[in-house]
Amino acid sequence: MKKEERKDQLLECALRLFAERGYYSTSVAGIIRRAGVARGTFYLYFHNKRDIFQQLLNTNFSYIYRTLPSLELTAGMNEKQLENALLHSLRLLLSHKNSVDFITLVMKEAIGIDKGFAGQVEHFYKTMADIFCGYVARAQALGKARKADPYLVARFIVGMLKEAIYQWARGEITDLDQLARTLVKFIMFGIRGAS
Amino acid sequence: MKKEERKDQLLECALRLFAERGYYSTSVAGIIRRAGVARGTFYLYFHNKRDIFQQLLNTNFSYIYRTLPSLELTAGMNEKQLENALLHSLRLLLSHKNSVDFITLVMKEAIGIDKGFAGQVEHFYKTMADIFCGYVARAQALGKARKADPYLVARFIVGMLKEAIYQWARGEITDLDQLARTLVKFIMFGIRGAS
Amino acid sequence: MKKEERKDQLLECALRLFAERGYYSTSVAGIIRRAGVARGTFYLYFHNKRDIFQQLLNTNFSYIYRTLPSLELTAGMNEKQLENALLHSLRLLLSHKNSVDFITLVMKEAIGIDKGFAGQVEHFYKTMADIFCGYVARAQALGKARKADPYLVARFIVGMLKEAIYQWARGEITDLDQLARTLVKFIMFGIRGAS
Amino acid sequence: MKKEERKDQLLECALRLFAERGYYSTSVAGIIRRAGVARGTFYLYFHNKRDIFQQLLNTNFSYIYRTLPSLELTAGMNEKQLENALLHSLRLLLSHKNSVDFITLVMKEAIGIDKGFAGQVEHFYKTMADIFCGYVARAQALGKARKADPYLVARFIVGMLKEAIYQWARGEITDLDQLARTLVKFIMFGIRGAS
DNA sequence: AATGAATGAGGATTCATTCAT
DNA sequence: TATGAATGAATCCTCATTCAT
Repeated sequence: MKKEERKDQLLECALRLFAERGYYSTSVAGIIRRAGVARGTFYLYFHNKRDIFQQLLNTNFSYIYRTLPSLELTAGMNEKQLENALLHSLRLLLSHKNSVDFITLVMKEAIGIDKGFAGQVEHFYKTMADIFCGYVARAQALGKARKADPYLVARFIVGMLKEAIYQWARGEITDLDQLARTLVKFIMFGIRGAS
Repeated sequence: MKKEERKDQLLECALRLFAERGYYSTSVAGIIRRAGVARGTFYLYFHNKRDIFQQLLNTNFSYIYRTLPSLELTAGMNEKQLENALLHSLRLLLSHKNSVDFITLVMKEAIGIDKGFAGQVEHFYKTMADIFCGYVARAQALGKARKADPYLVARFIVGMLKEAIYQWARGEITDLDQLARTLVKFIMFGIRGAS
Repeated sequence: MKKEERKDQLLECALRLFAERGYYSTSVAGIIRRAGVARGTFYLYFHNKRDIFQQLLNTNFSYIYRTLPSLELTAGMNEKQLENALLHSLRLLLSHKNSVDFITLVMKEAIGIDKGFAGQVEHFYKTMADIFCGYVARAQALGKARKADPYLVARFIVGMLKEAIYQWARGEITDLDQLARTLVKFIMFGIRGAS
Repeated sequence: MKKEERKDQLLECALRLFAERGYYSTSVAGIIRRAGVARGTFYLYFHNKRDIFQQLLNTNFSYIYRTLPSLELTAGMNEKQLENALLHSLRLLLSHKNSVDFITLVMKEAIGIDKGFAGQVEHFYKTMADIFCGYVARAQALGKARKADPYLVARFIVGMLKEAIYQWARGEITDLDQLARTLVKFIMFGIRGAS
């Protein structure tokens, strides 16, 4: 087996276990058992347990960061356009198991492990909030949104998204289209205010 | 020191540490060091580490459950009333350090530890969601809210609240009044839709 | 068993093993087996394997450093006095098993383990050399010793002592009196030169 | 690369590392990294780590044993002749880096590794001691040396030599001529006694 | 009601060695 | 003749838990 394949295999096994049981309840023993390799093989690819977790964060976050620009929110967008943009991003994000595992992992665990990891997670949420903050602020400037602290509102949106995605990952929500539609409507009205 | 006092002291120390570092990074050694008692004393009051965590969940959740009824949301409430009700509940919740620690703890950790704990946390959020769901449904029945899956909307609200509280616990938000006002407005418009 | 006793017991077992097999071939498992205690007990008293070794160095070196002043070498001493002084110090040093083990350990191992340890050992030898250097220099000043680099000569003396003690520790030499007598004579003549 | 070249290269790299860090702190990984060959290549030339160490001992000791006869000590030698003989041998021994590395290695490590290795090292020192012992005994027979246990004296000489060489290897001594001169004088007077 | 020395299962990590290519 | 991925035994270390005092 080629080096990269084996590494990817280990990363995938680790991601699944981390997402299932959390960081501390996942042992290196568990990871190698699932991957069907020997103890030493693990350390051929990763310095230690922390390292494989870090690499998972890096890989997945950088993937998300790279796909994020597709979520270009223009203040002039109408409801339908916004819905499509959001739906597109959600689909991209939730389309394969690894991403969902990663999100589950980040949501339930990464913060609690370590100040370093927590920082990276917080940074991600902040980036998201900044994107929405910019959108809201622009909309306000155009008179299309009512007055309100745009960053606070952005955080609300992040909170809603987190919850939505988490419910989706737990299988409580199955209809992505309906989710996106309802969410966008809620946000639009929430931002725009009474007309 | 009386039995109850000692136990409360241990619970408090544990809560603080759990909230600061998470379940696994908190050791019994750490708890007793902070409490200034001997190793054996800990096991005089708790069966094991899991037990003290469980008792923290019990105590704090039951406190919250008890105070929740004060958040009676009547469909007929106007914006100001809703805002007051929410502000009152938030104040109750965030007024002392222990509660905030508990929330931090629950948000960052409890889910990742154990299926059993996760269940309790989910149950709490579900209860919250149910309250909001009922409110939204009633408002819809009265024609005061636009059409939308009320449970989904309720989940959005829970997500916003979680995020808001989490930011407050992290010290990112300081003005509780403004928070409550902005949140209620956002929810109201989000629910009600364009008039 | 009291804390100090247990610690001393562990130190003694470790010293014996280190002296017998060297640092790396001695495992914590070996130490606790010999001491008849559990794995965790070891770590109750020492941070790690390096720590117990360090403590052995500290304890024993400081003992030697404390007893060293008894080796007061006056330039005016005659042969018999010098012999007595040396014999006294050697007796003090070689009188109980622990000291001998320690010396064996230091001679065969400490240098090879670690730069840090090596430094401490070198420092000890340097201290010894300095003592002899002072003696030789004083003797030269009094015209009782021939011209020669005193520090080099001191190093020779240290070398002879090391070899003598090492042979004694290996059981090749048994008569301490004869050893001291022969050594002192050799040194005296070596220093003094032909008359 | 030819078989012998590769092997010599590996031996040299290993020698350097063993001398620098000792047997246990030198890993096969380190040796092959320094030699720039693959893992498997190492085992093409040596059965195992112990084997390369053993071969280093063999090669170097046999070299020393071969050159030792040049150190023919005749009882009738005068001071100058003895000095020259010693200087010649020391020069031969310390003239190239490999020898010095080997000596450093033997002095700081070989004893602590393994009974088998220790035996070989002891044997070497014993051989040296025997040479000096013979010289002293012959000198005594000729009435040119005072009475003293010749083997004990020989050990002293070995001790002085070890110390001298070790200091030289550490760079503390730089003038080989002065060293030889001082050493021979010390020995001569030490042996001969007052006349 | 309190202590703290002792325990040992559990998990992480290292590294010499093998073997298919 | 050379490679380097894979192995797993050996070892270190942690920490929740027990129990005699």
